[in-house]
Amino acid sequence: MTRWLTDDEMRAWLGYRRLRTLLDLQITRDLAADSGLSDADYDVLSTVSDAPDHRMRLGELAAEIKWSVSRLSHHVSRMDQRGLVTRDDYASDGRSATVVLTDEGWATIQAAAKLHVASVRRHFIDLLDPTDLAALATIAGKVLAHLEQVTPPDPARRGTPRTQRDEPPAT
Amino acid sequence: MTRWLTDDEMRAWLGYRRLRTLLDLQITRDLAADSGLSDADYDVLSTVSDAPDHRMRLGELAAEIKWSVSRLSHHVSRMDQRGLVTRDDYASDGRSATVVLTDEGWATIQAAAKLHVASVRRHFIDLLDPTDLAALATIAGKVLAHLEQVTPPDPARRGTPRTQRDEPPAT
DNA sequence: CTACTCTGTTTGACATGTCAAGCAGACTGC
DNA sequence: GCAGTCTGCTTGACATGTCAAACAGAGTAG
Repeated sequence: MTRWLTDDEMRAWLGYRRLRTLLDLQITRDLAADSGLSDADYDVLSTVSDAPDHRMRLGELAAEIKWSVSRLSHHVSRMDQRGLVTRDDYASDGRSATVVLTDEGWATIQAAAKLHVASVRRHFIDLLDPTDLAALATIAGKVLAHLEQVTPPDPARRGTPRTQRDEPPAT
Repeated sequence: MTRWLTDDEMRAWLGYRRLRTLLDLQITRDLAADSGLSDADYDVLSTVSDAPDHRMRLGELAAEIKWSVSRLSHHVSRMDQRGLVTRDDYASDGRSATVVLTDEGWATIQAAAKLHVASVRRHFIDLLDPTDLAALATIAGKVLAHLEQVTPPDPARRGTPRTQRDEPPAT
């Protein structure tokens, strides 16, 4: 009774899987070699650097990059040690913590970003023509429209078993 | 002098990133809830189950799924504890180890596969039309053709700093 | 105010991944 | 054969991620 994938579907799925695996490996490698940053570091730095004042509340940041708050807290501690970010209190709520880019963090992400775009172009974007890029955007749009409905269980319960089955209430 | 991404390129790239993040989260979640397996477990089990006799040499398996031999060795030990696979000697070479599916491992992957396809359909394949699937396969093809040249540095030196710059000798 | 509950974060114990070192079986030239 | 080297794998120490428990400030009812 299982609907297995057809050949075309399989090609698309395996292609995606393989792409994901190899592209990530390569980009991670470049990032480490070029800037001494891990993907995790890059995600944090680039996201915070986009925020006003280069500061963002910990919980917000975690939600944005889809990490558990706990993971982020640990990682921020390590990045703090390395001098890339600092923790700061959040004026209007004594519980809340804010992650702030240090000057070094800002300098680091600026330098890293240049090399990172180059890497992304080299291994991905520049290999595709405008049609491909448009198709990719379309695909992502369709899938994300679905996932963004399905995915967001209570953020506090990240990682809970059997999160939620989907299929909108349906007929 | 950096060529930043144009709006269209950015849409495609960010779309891919987001897709990757959310889709992986969702599929990992389903897999854990449905079958009690991690992505890592699934990769190992499904790959070995495709091999003749449900057995594969450790090094081969690692190369196939792009893991370091060390990571695989550790993980196989854990799966062994859980009764999903076993290690066996490889007759013609005393150094070599073979990973073999146990009956339980085989039963597990068979059951898991059904639910996994369903999950993949639900969150990905069934959301796309044939045009999308074809486009995706094309994109993957182009990028993989490039990456498969660039990527494979000496397998022994997995994780070495500054692996290899690419750009085929050019001009 | 004070007890309750709720919420944002931290922490510690444990699972998983990485890196470099260690080991034992193959191969090679002599 | 057998020293030297290579190869395939394992191991241990350390980095990173996960989960549940612990905290401390905020919000609420009496």
